[in-house]
Amino acid sequence: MADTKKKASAKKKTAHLKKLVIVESPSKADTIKKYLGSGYEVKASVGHLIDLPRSRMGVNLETFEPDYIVMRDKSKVMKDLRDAAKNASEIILASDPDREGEAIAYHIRNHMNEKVLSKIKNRVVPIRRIKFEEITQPAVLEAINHPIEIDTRLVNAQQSRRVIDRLFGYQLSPLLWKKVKSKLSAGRVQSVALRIICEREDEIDKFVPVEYWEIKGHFKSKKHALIGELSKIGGKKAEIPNQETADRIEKETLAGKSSIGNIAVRQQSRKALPPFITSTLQQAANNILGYSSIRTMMIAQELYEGINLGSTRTGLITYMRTDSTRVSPIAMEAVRKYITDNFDKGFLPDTPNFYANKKSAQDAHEAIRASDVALHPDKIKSYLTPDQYKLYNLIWRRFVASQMTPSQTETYTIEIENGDKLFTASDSHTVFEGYQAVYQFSKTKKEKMLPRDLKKGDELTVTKIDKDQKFTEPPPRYTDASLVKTMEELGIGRPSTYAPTIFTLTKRYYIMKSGKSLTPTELGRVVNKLLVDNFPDLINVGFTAKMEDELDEVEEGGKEWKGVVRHFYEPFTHVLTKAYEQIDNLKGSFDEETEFVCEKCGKKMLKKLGRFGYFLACSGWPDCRNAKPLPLGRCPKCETGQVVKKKGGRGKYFYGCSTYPECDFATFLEPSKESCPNDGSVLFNKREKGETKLICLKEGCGYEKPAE
DNA sequence: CAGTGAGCGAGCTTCCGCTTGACTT
Repeated sequence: MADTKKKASAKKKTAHLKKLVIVESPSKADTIKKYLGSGYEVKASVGHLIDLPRSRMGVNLETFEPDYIVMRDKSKVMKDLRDAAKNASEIILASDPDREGEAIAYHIRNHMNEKVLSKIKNRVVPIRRIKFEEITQPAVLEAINHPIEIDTRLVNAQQSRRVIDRLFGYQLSPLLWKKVKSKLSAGRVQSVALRIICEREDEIDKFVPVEYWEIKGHFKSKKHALIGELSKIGGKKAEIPNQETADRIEKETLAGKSSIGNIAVRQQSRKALPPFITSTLQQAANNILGYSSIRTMMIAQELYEGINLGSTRTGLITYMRTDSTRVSPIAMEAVRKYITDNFDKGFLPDTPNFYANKKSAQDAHEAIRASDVALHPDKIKSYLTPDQYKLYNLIWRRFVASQMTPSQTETYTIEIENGDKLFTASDSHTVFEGYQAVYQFSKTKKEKMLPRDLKKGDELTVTKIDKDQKFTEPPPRYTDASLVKTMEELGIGRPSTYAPTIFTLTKRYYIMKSGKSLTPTELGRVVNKLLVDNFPDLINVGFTAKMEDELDEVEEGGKEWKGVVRHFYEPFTHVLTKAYEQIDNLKGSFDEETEFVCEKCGKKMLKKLGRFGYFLACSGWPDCRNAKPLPLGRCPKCETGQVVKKKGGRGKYFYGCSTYPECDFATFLEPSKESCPNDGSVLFNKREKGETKLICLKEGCGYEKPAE
């Protein structure tokens, strides 16, 4: 009796207190606040709050015990959360339902227990953990009603991952400082990405073009003319290595008898593509819109956080960092209704399309899709910037298309026989658009239809043979799109790190972007060689896979997490010690010779990497200390000067003439590698309405061309 | 929209993964 009274009075006391819900993202906090009503306070942790310190190792090298601190730029957020916790009746940890989210919950719980709850004496403040996969009111309420425990096994897997990355990153990087150059970096993800790019460059360097010829025959029947491509000789794929062979084939074909061979009609069905995840969004935006990974993610963030549509701010897409193609049942119903209302019957499949995730997917968030399928891109175009419109258009269309039926194309192929040679002519056309009615970005060129009334055995005459000399091409360099695709397939990196990793490689001057292509610099190749030669087991596409396997054992079998760290760390330390002893000092070995000559001593100038980027220095150093900025191309204003990069006020860079003050040319536009065909001055990149152009800045020239 | 103007060769630098904001000129 007395007990219940006590409980009742305690309840009364805390009745005015709110329950504190903590999520990761501020936008998510806003949304959930609406679902939960006035009894709840919803706040965001804005990602991790507690981590290893940046300025030192922060890991005991014998025990692997981590030394966690509140991250420097998060102390304010943490204080805010502590203040809210002091006045909360309950704390509900609602970070994302994945490995990192579990660690965030764990760290907040420990911090709150220690700093806040242990000091509240008159009442008990429970800390609960909830998880939900989709941000809808029923899902959130369901989760609130069924709190669970923090999963220590997930937390421990995260700790393994974190400590392994710290040990490797913070021990490999100093090796590079000592042997190559200060401020360089190495790590489990970035160094493998660099290796991938460097190996492609090696392939390109080694590539020897091989000559081959393509042959086309022009044929005529009584009523028709058609062109066939030589595809087979003597039943085998036609391979024409040189002109002599091509000439001989031409002669034989012209002399021989031609007739229609087999005619085939082939139906091809193409299934819709899955809705976007982070990696595929970055790929499509890079390939179709030409956006870099970083640009894509910035625009997606704007769409996610919300756009002012007249009166209210509306989030237009779901969360943009995800590895899952999952679509919430409510959204599924909405998109199927949209297709029903706007398309003929055949465009909606009987049952929803489901797409498999990768095994490694953490599945914490839905696919990237339009939040409200009724918001057609063209309906809200006027509220969006051109970039926002284009990206939203892509996401909306991909989402709708992902729930539509396959497209059907028909290919009509006519074979033409001439002796032992077989020529092939074909056309293809869409029989049923299916999902391509909504999602079709590759430009389909109109193909000429072949005649349909030819029959096998019909005689033809050859009127002409086209011979084209060709050469095999080296494999293409990686782009943001293909690198992200490769990384995702290999399980290297996460949705939140694809774009930053590419940026890190660029920031370290390991790679450069020319157009869309990622090219390693000399520095990048030197660093890569050092790492790959000495740490082949670590700088390896299989390393992350092996690590993930062991993390799975921590998550599922409760394997001891520090043991996993030890397993990877012990062999590493041996190799590292050896590396310090054996590797020669490579400083300066990545300097590139140039054609520029030192005006002071006549020696060649070297392109060197300094604190402010590349500069030219005399190869006679230290006898000749001549140094100057790297010339980037002919000045568009004067005859003698070169454009050089300069640092202006507030850390902003600009480009000016090397002869300043004689010539006062200056601009903020980035110079390109190309020069103007009219006057030889360097062309500059200019962004206009989302398109990048190369323009000549010479007065009165006006030359411009689209940038590739 | 306009706007600028060392000398790098010394004494900290760095990882991966979550998430956005930004003290003053």
